[in-house]
Amino acid sequence: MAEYSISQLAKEFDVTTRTIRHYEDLGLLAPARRGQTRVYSPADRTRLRLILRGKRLGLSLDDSREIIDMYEPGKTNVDQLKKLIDAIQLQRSKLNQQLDDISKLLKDLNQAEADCIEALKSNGNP
Amino acid sequence: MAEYSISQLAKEFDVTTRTIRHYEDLGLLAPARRGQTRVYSPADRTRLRLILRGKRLGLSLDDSREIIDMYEPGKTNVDQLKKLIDAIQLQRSKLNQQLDDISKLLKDLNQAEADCIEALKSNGNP
DNA sequence: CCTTACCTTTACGTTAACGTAAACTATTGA
DNA sequence: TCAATAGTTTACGTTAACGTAAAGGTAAGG
Repeated sequence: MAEYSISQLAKEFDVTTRTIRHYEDLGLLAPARRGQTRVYSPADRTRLRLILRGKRLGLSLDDSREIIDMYEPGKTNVDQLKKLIDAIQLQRSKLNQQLDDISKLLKDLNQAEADCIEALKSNGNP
Repeated sequence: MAEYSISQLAKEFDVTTRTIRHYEDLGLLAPARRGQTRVYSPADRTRLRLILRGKRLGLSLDDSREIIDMYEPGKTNVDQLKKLIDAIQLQRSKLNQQLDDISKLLKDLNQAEADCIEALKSNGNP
C-alpha cells in the first residue's frame, strides 16, 4: 500500500484534516488528486512528518518549507546551491543554540526537582 | 551595579521594550518601581533570559512562566510540590523529544549539504 | 526655556496557525 | 432509497505575541 487519505494521515500524526489542508494552502504539501479527493504518497507523508518535527522545534511553517525544500535536488543553478549551503549552515547554528538551551534547561529542571524532593522530605512529616 | 533600565535590557537581549512590558503584563516579570519607572534587578534579568531561552525552544509564554515558577521555592504545599515534580518530568520528556528531533534534523541537514556540494562539483565546471 | 532622550499608559492593529461552521458532493451499506 | 460517512471549498473567527501610534510625564544639557 503506497497511499493515504487525509484522515488517515490526520489520525496517524494526531492533527486535524484542517491542519493538513492548511499546510497545502501554504505550499508545504501538494498531494495528488483522484477526482477531487486528495491522495497522499509516502513522500507526502514524509513531508508531513518533517513539518511536524519542525513545529516541535519551534520553526515557523515558512522555515519548515525552506528546510524541506533543501532536501530536494531540483536546484540546478550554482548560486542557488550556494545559497542553500548558507541556509543549511544557518539552520545548523540555530539547532546548536537549541541544543545548548536544552541542556541548560534540563540542568535547571534537575535542580528544581531536587529542590522539590528536598522540600517534600523536610515538609512531608513535620 | 545591580539594576537595569528597561531599554538596557532590551538592548542587551535584542528585544523591544514593548516586548518586555508585554511579559510583565502576562505576569512573567514584576520589576520594582522607582516612582513610575521600572527598575530591573539581576534576578529580573535572569528571568528575562529564561523567558527568551524558552522562546527559542518554541515554548509559549505560559509554559515559560510555569517553568520559571518551578525554580522558586515558595511552594510549601505538599500537593503543589508533587504537581511540580510531575510538570518537571513532563517538560523533561518534551525536551528529550526535542533532542531527538534536533539530532535527526542535523543528520538531514548534513546529508542535504553533502548533496549540494556534490551537485556543485558535477555542475560547477561542465 | 526648550529640545532631546527616556520613561509611562492606553488602545487599536497585525500575523501565524489554525478552529469552526456552512453548504455541497460522492460512496456505501441497511 | 436513504441515511451515514468521508471527502470538498469558502469564509469568517480566534489566540498568541507582540507592533505601532497616541498622548503624556520627567530629567539633563545647551
